[in-house]
Amino acid sequence: MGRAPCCDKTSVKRGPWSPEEDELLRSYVHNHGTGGNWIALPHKAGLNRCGKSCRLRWLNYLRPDIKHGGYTEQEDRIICSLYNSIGSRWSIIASKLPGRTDNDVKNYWNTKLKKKAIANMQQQQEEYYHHHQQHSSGGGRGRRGGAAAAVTPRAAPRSQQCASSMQPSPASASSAVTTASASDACSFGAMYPSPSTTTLQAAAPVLARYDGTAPAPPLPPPPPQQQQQQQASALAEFSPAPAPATAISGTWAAGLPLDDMFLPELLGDSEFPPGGDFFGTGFAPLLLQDRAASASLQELSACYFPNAQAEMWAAADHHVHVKPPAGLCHSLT
DNA sequence: AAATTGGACAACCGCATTTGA
DNA sequence: CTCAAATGCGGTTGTCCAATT
Repeated sequence: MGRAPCCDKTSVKRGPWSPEEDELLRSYVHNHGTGGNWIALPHKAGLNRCGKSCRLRWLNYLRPDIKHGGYTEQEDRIICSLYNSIGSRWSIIASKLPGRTDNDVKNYWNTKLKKKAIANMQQQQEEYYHHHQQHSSGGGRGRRGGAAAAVTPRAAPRSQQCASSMQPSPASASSAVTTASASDACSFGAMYPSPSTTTLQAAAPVLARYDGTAPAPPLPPPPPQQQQQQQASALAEFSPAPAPATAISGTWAAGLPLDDMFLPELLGDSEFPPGGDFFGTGFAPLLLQDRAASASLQELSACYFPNAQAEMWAAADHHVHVKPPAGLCHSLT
């Protein structure tokens, strides 16, 4: 038994809205507000529409502060970067773009930006191949050499397998909010092999602090030396820059503000290549680091960062009318 | 000129979550 | 605490229109 429909679909009008209906809804909301009850609104406003339809029409089209089209380069970068970080959480992404709606951003991504980003990734791959060919001729260099051999042009880099950065973060897959779609060609599990157990074990304590699933202070007891070394190795490979020694003690992971990780590129910081690498520090450095473990850590970071990001956004951004994404933030806590 | 194709976007659908009685 | 209703969200579909064949 499915749940009862919100309205009698046979008795309400469906399909495109007429200008008259728009005006009725607009004037009603202008005079009375939504009243917090979309189900009752159509009747009061004299509209023969489903309440959900009215809500959608208002939120996506009639609201006075809506912008349509004309996405800027900066907005493109924000969308790509956020999609890379949190996946298809369109409402969250849209909340970072004043005047944009989740539906608008979603449509824009699906019709334009995704292709643009894929093309960008393919260009990066070519650069990667070029770079790899230049360096692989110099002979093996231990583990690096071995990892590089595994990433041959025939065995395409992960980025190509799903235009990597187009890959919604697994947070969406693990989130209780998300309904995984079988048609999602970029399903994380399908596209990426799971991180190795060793990598998971080594990185878990650090990443857990990002996620908030483990308390930051007080710091956990120092791990055994071997585990410390594994964490150091993992973090060093995860971070584009060599991780400072303090990272291993916990201050790096627990104390690093989100802004340091993410907002600079969100805000178009000069570090972020304008119009170039869509994904800032997220992928380009990794493409040039043929280390298998870094890819695993990247997967993990993609899985864990979103929670930290979402919570920090919710806490920091008082202008956004978006509640902390409960499923995202709490499903792992 | 007609048919086809593909892009863009509005709207719908179904499910998860939240809310309140 | 429970349950039904309301709301929010993301995926998908439908429709319009311009470009191409």
